[in-house]
Amino acid sequence: MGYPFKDIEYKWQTYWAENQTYKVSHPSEKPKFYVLDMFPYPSGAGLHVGHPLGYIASDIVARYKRHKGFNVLHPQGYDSFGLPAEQYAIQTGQHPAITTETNIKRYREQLDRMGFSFDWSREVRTSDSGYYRWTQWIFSLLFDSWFDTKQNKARPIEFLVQHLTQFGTQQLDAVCDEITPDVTAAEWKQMSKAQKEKFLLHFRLTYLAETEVNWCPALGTVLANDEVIQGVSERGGHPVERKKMKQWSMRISAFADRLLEGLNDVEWPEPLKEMQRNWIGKSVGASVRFKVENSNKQIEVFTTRPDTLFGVTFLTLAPEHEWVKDLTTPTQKTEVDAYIAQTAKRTERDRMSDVNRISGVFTGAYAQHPISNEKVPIWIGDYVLAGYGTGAVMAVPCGDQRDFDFATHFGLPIINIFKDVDVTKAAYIDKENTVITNSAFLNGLSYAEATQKVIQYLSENGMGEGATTYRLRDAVFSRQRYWGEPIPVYYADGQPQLIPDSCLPLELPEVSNYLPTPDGAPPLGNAIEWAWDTDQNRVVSNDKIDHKTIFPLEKNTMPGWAGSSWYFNRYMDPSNTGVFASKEALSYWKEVDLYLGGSEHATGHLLYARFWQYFLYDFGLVPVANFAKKLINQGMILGESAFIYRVPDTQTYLSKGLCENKNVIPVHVDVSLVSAQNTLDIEGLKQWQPHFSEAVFELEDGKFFVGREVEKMSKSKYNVVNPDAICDQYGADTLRMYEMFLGPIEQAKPWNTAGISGVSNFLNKFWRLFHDGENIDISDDQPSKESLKTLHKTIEKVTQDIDQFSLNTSVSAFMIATNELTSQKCNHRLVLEPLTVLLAPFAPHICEELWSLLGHNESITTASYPVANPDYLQDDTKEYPISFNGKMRFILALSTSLSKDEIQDAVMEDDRTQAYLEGKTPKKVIVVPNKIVNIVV
RNA sequence: GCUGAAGUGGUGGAAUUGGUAGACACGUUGGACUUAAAAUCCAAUGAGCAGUAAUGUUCGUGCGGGUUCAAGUCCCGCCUUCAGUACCA
Repeated sequence: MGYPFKDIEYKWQTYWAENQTYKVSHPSEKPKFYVLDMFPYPSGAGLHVGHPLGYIASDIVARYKRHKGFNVLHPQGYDSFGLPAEQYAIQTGQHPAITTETNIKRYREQLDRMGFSFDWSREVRTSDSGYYRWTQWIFSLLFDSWFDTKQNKARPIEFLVQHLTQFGTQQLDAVCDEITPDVTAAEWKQMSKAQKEKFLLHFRLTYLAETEVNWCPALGTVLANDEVIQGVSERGGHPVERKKMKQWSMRISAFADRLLEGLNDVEWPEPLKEMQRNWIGKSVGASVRFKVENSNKQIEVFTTRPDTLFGVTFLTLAPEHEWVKDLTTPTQKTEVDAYIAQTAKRTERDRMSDVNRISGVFTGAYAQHPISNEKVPIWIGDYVLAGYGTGAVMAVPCGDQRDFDFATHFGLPIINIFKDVDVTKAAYIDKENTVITNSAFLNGLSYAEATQKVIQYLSENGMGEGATTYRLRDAVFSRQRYWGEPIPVYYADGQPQLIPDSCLPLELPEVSNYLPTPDGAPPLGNAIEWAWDTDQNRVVSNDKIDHKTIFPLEKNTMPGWAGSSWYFNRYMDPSNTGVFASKEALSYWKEVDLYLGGSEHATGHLLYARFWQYFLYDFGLVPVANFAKKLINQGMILGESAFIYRVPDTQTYLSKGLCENKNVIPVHVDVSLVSAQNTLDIEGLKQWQPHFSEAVFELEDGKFFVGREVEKMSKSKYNVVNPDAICDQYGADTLRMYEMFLGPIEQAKPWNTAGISGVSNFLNKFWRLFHDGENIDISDDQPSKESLKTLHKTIEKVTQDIDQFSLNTSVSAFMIATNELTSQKCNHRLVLEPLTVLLAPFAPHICEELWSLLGHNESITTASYPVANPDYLQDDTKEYPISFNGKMRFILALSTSLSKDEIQDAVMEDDRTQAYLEGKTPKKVIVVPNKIVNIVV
């Protein structure tokens, strides 16, 4: 019989809840430690064994740090706005808040069963109005801010207004939209209020603008770039198309450089940093202007290779480029119109799927080369993207493969400007190791020299300048959804106005229907009360709108990432109604010390959260610029699906070994019907799905073997393992330790329930160390030296492992210790008591129970962490100075089981020693038990 | 294509960062206990060869080279898998 984990777990979970064992407060004399998990979206499916992996790891660290004397903040909450609850509402009419509440309840039950030490008094939910009031407040602050490029920080909009009043846009260092007209101070002052508002939108950090967005018709909403994966929506995999729409955006691009630089200041995984770097996509080069012939227009292009300027043979504009219509000559009009119509029809996905197809059309217009003044034809091609750079490129066929392909396809000239390089078959892309030729004053220069000289020439002549662009786009912030934070804005004279801070939260209204309105407005258009009364400062009925004091409210809601971009600050002071978190709380807890979550958030949540934190930091609202010092990406736990193989057109299924060279159809079966030996419970299968009762099963040696394959855990693959079932059968402590034992935390790995017996055995053995049969049996005598050595070795190893986040090997260390102590028949308090504290972070329930059996009245949480005594930690490798043929030599011994004399004898007896002694002088001899491994000469 | 990570027994994975490769666990095989099963405990378990045996010996960390007394670990060149990204000028 194993130890009574069911009773123990119930007993201690109740105790922790009743005593609020894990409630934490500040300020405190103790140093602080903040361990955070990325909070979950409470989905209807509940948790599977993959979800708690990160929570278990962070819980171990949290408990470990408590024993180490830290004041540990370890909270949990829910990212509870989201699509599934809304879709469920559309289907059933049930309010998303109800669905969400039900799901959260179930999540909480599942989490509680695993013995997490969360401080639940600090729970946050993004869909609570008490929470999202502050999300709205941050939105308002962003709206009232602009980005000063001179100070490289966000500042209140008043300062911008001041500057405009005094100087207009002269000497204004601000991040703004590309198409922002210059104004003088006089012009600014003459503007009407609405005109001023419209003008300021070009600068606000959250702004309303007509932009190209990712429109997903199937979901009926726009999506941010990170929500589109390879041309389809992240959720649901629906096609996405480009569309111009008036939408709220966040000017994250203003922070591009700081987001890039800031990566150097945090301990985040290198792959994740690299992903963010790529996503930000900084490229340095030059901006070059080409005069259009017979026009006063100048086409601006961005290039990373200004050194190749003399290789330009044409310009290419994106089909969406704003000047395409104006530039096209009458003779080319039909062709151009047809081409634009054709490209507009193609979705992102189409455009991506045949990247090799070359298409384009000549506009009939020409530009002038900025230096040589030669005629350069202007083309349109869909390989140029409207959203990147200026939407126009200078084509250098000899130096860029796409330009080369385009030129070859349309028979455009190719000028070679690289000395001694063949560009007849392909472009030459290497920047280094080449000399520019055929390029007037650049002849004979290298890439670096030529680049510098061209930029100098261009800026002196007003034809261009050095420039940097980023791939990072501003983030679209509007969603045409119901279940999200309302944007706290109403419209007067068509211009957005903020709801006053004192009136927040702007609560989500009730609607009769969660679908868009018949005329295409977002679901909030169905609300009866959705107008703002500026007199009474409250929401009133729509039919009262008079555009004098009562105005329409914004109908879009915020995206999923809004609430998750600052929640880590809210945990510090979750119930504050006056501020999002008090100064005291923020200055005590500062930032997250350890953040755990999946790498799938690299270009979404983690980038947006860094952006908001920088923004809040600029306003002095948070004390640190980087919200998380260290981050660990836990790997996904995969399911191991089981297959049986059907012979086509029959009801016959073959055991795995019989399928070779046969045409069979694999069929998923429930993994719970499969034994550790991969044999199938056929009776169980017939009960599971009745149609199998008719089936014939061909066995091997009287057994039916299934095939296995590692896939993502999913209901449809019948490979989901529920943590509740594991807790029922083996207990929470076993589950916790097994998840850690499975492998390195960062690595993706398949779940295999079969292996869990090893951990289960270990905990039973550990329990038995304290017991003689049924009864507790602990000796207060002095333990043997051997047992003390086992103890201190284990303390050393486990402590090191937790610090390095190698939790799988620390589980092994516990197993080794338990095996050793069992064979030593050690039941000594002086060994077992510290070992219990050591194990408590991993297996809290059993350790609490043993701790109380050892006679303690307080929770083990209050026990301090044991320290390894170096006296018991002998170094396995030692260097002995040994006299060797009259000279001192160092002997590296990898085992301490031999004495110095024994080693010397062994060295002298070794054949190789004799060989080396002839004329050579050994420096070091490497010895392992009873054996000389090597002699260093 | 580009960027990043990783390839170790039948399986999950260890290896003090250049020092006894395969810890620990699963699985498998044999044994003890039991009327029997379960549970538990003990032993063996990388592959090959020799030996009744203790043991000895050869080969072994994706492939091919190299550095070193010593390489899973370092260097050069490949192959494969996974992840991110993709006409980014």
